[in-house]
Amino acid sequence: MKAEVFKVACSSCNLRELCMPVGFDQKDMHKLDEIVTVRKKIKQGDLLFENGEIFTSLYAIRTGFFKTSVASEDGREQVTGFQMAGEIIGLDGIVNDRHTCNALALEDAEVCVMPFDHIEDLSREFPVLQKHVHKIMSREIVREHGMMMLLGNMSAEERLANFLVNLVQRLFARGQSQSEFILRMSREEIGSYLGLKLETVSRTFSKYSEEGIIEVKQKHIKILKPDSLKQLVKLPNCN
Amino acid sequence: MKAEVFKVACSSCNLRELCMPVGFDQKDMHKLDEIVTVRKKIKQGDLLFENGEIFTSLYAIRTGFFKTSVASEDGREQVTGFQMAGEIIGLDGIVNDRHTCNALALEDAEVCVMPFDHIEDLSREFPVLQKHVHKIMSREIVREHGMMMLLGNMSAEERLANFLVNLVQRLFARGQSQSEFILRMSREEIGSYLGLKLETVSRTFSKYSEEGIIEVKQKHIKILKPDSLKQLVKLPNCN
DNA sequence: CGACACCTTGAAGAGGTTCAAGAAATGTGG
DNA sequence: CCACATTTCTTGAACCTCTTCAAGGTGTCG
Repeated sequence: MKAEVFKVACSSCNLRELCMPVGFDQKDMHKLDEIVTVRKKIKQGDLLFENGEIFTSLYAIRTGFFKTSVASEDGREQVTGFQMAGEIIGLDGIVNDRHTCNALALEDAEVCVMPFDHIEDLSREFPVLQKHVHKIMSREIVREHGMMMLLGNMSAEERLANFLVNLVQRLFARGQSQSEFILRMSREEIGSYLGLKLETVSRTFSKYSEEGIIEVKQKHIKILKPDSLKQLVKLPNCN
Repeated sequence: MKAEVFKVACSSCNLRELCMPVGFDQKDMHKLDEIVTVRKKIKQGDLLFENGEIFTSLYAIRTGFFKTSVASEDGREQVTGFQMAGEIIGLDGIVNDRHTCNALALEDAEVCVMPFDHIEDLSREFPVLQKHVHKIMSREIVREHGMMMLLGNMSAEERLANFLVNLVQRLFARGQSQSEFILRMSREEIGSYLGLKLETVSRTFSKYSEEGIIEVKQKHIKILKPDSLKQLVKLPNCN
């Protein structure tokens, strides 16, 4: 639960293109730095924020991997997303000034803390930042539309294919391999995200494996036939 | 597809509290009126906007009832929401300057057209409006989290109960009965929204009816035991 | 009034879940 | 660093919920 704290600059961050707007000129760049007050380290298994907690800030992930989830009254968990470097979390908290989901670090992580009051002040000053904030929120809405399609209409095989293709695309955009990666989450967490039980996730992995589409060694996944996977993905823009 | 056009003022609209921020003083109120350029009438069965269309505006529903939906590559439809008076649609278009879903009028409707450039300009001038826009988007994100929970974890009975309770709550907030209402959508559309087939929706209605929980006469629903329904609803804030 | 869309209901079937057991990996403490 | 406990993963078999297919009924609208 403890979190160490740092001071750093966006203007020199190599993730800037992922989480910040482009189109800032050099002189405004320092202003951008004001968005991030501090950085915060989160240990694997710790919560960045949780349901019910007062909302103050959005968080830009610098390193590490998170899952966000909501819980029903009777304790069922629904994973609402997996987030990695350059992605923004905390948007759920804006509407009621309290977070409505939990954000848990699946590996040791570091985030940039961006007080939302501050974001709002700066967005009024810089239209390009304002636009960026709007786009981030809209992107999340569109992503969730895709998830509704997946959960409402897709078979287990399609769901898992979609999950893998999406994951590998995002990792690839961050400079990692297009064919090999390590799953940061358990079968159960994948299942919760996809509306499946962990056994079904496991069986579907095995099926893909038998068909030579992927190679599965626990959490290590290698994609052997990317086209076969993509053929199963019938979602629109579920990024 | 044709749409008639009107000019009107937000400041005198009785739906203002639903779709616009409170906290504007009298003098700024005319500024608020500038948000809505025109009104537009949509006939039942017509599209307000559709997937791929250039995004220019958000729409505040004045009268009528809409469904929004996305389609997969192979033509499956997923209803992403049903919207009524005072609710805002079009947020999906912000991220890529194109709409990614279809918005279809389930009954004759009238909407206020709010060019988004305009909203952005005015939000920079009026923090209360800026905050409002952020909250609307965040609310939609939170609603969709609830839908993911519903689609990923709930039984058919729980899904339909949730749907009915949610619908009646929103209608009640708009001055309608707490126990009786008319469904504006077909069984198939309800099913698409809830990730069920129309037969399952119909059967579940029949089951509730046999148990004396509701009375079903085609699209006319009367809730007889609201507590029994609410007992089935285990979602957090799925408004 | 007739055509058409929508809804209901039954029966059979499929996909995913549940329950259970064992295997593999991971973590812990001596 | 190894032994043991624990967690995670895999796989099988039975089961269950929802779907599919089919037929008939009901309501609606030109």
